Amino acid sequence: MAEKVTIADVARHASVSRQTVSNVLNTPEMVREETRDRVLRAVEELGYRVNQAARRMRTGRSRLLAVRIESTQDGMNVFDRFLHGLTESAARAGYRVILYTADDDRSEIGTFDDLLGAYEPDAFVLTSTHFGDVRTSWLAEHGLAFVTFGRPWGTPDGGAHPWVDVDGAAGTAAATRHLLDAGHRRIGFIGWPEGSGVGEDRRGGWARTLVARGDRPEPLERRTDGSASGGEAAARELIAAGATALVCVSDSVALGALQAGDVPVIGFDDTPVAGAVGLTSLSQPLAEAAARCVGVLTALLDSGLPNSGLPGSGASRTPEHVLLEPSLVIRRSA
Amino acid sequence: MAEKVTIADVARHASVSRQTVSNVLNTPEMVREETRDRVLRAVEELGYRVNQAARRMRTGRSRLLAVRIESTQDGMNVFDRFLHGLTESAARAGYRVILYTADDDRSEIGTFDDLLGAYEPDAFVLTSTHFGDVRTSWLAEHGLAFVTFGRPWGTPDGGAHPWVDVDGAAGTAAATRHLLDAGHRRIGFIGWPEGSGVGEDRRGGWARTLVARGDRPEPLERRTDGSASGGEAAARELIAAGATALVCVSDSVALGALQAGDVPVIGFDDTPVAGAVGLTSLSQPLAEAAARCVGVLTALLDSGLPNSGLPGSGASRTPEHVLLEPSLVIRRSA
DNA sequence: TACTGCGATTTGAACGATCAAACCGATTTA
DNA sequence: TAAATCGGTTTGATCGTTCAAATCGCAGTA
Repeated sequence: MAEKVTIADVARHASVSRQTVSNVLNTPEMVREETRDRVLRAVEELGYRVNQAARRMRTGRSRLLAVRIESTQDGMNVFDRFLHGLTESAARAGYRVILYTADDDRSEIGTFDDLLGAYEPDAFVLTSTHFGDVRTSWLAEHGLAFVTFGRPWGTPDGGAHPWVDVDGAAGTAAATRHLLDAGHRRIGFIGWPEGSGVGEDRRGGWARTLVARGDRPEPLERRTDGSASGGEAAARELIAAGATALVCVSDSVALGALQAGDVPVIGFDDTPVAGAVGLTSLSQPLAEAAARCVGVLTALLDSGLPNSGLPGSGASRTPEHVLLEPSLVIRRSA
Repeated sequence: MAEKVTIADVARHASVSRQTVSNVLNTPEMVREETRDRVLRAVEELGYRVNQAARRMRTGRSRLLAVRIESTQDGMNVFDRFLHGLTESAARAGYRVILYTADDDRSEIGTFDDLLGAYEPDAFVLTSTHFGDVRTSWLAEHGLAFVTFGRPWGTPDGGAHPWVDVDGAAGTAAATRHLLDAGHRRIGFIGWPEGSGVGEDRRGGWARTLVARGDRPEPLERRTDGSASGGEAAARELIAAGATALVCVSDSVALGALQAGDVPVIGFDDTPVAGAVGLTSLSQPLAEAAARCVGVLTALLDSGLPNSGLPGSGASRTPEHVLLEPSLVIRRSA
């Protein structure tokens, strides 16, 4: 049956007042130990669970994190694993993830507003940050808590807001070194069109590793639309230009490059395909990234809320920035 | 700033009472047109949005749909696209999707309980239904609204609960016919281990199409663990056994089969990889499936709630069952 | 003895919405 | 003319929790 256990039931069962039960749950240190135990036992026995709607009404905190679910553009992506990790970490911290969709930045901002009116999520997790991202400034202006998975590309201040990201450059640098160690001297890179922060980051790791050896990287670089067929065409060109091994900006492109000939290829993201076809690839620590996002947010929320408007408390601390290293998963392809 | 517009603000602004505003929003037909317009204008001007927490406290309805996010086992899967569709359809119907994770059925049932206590989702959407699924009976016993994406495999009653699914047999039958039309006479099938409802369903469409022509399918069938390498091995065997074309239970397996030789291959699920490598595959109408799930649930919720305990109303109607057809996406591989 | 201080606990009010019942003015019915 | 009906609207109570203030018992101090 639909047992509906309220705080009053627990209070009665433990012979204390409602408020004492509330205190046990929210500020246990201010309740005498003996009382606390009695209340906790009652909570246990009755199977009490706090009603978030009622709590939220009083406190304005919903214990919800809002995340946009992306529309899996064309490629194989990585978002679902991040989302899974986020859901898990959030649950551990007593939060739940609520989803929304949006076609573009403007409509996403509209959705912020809707969500805030109806469900009052405590914070937002943004992904796919990009040049000229207006979402972060909107959230900041409204004093809302949020973290981005992805650096704030293109903003000179290096990000006035907290973010978590994976160091793409470190990844491609590791991949390039791996190929150098195997004896390759002419290592090509297949990238995305200019203007993508992630793309330039990944390109950078490859380039700087070659430059550090005194090589000029440019001749062995090609940009593609990110498709497998684009990757295959680019790989043919690079092989013709003398490349003996290839680092790719994504698994999608790498998958195409594999068709182009018998040179070692390294992809990025370690998507399921990579495992299936034996593609060496860079694996993002997505579960950890998600956990760090949750960590950043809970820290932010547990200290002075950003939207409390108070100038003091945690508001003035510099926002946290977390950069994680991807790891090279070595398979047959390189 | 954090404008907080309540129903009382709207009421004042429109010179009516709180309840009239509430009526305009919930039962507009009982408000005089002139008043209704005035209230709607006030809602618009003030940017009012109903506070779900307050509404839920009074009504017990949260306008949340709970969905478990799966842990992307090994393979490339299809869940993320379903989830995206679900979020979109739900939003259109005034609902939001809240996520949870679970390691197995038992812990999932525990999570049902937690969620119901804390967030009171109006309904659950279950995926990955399987033989002996205890989750559906738990939900049914507790009088909760839910729909499964996937048939209730193995229950003789054909499902006492509503479900939405994609007709896998119809898909593989279409694939098989496509190969027959191309002139193939010895068409193999690479499947999953016995005991999977989805796997047997997909196998069935291939088998019955051959049987209808008077052929014996068994000699050209192999079961695998679902991996690409398993698919490759099975494909080699089948080709050696005389198969000139292959229908596969998944894209993962099909990807392996492609490596085995130069015979036509058809996969299932039309994952991003299929597009990348030119694999002909069966595409599930996931957005529509998601929309139908939402449709089934809203119908259920808008009629007599199942958990209202009332024997009358919509409870006695037979639950809705929706079976959708996948479509064959023809690419280079077949 | 009376006052102050303090930790632990209780009480009343409030969050924002909806339900149920009351109310009101105009019309119909007896 | 009084009563009943009816559409439209308003009023009071309530959902379950937490905040703020009040209360209580007890020890320390003047």
